[in-house]
Amino acid sequence: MRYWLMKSEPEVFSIDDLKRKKVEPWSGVRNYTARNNLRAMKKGDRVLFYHSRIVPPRIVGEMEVVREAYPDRTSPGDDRWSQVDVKFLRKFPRQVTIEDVKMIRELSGMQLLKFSRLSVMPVTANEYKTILELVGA
DNA sequence: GCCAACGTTGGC
DNA sequence: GCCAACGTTGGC
Repeated sequence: MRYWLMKSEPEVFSIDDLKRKKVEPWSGVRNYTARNNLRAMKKGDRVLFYHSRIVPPRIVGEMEVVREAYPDRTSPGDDRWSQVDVKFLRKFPRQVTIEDVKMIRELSGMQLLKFSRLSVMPVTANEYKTILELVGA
């Protein structure tokens, strides 16, 4: 199983929206690196849900890939993009802010800090485990 | 809301 | 294929 992190602006789509909908296509990714990451996802992979463009930006919960990459047709006539379906798993009892990520040794190598504009990225098993421990999940 | 960073587009 | 212009993302 692999681990990932995906960003969304909560004003556009939040963890509570996903909780309500239970399963949702993760569409609208228009960056090749992010798309390639979507395409590498397998059913059962775990994904951290990150709220961006809020203060402070933070990891708020966890979801699971339930359908592997298939075409994203939200831009008509543009065949290049992919989406996956994700299922709500849980909202974390504690949230992990970007400041936490910077401060905690085990997390300071996360791609989140290195590639700030990437919206879909891999997370190592150790980083994922560390985050679960932090949130008490 | 600002703006730096950076990915993408398109003229040449 | 280069690179300037442009558009978008996301931390602050």
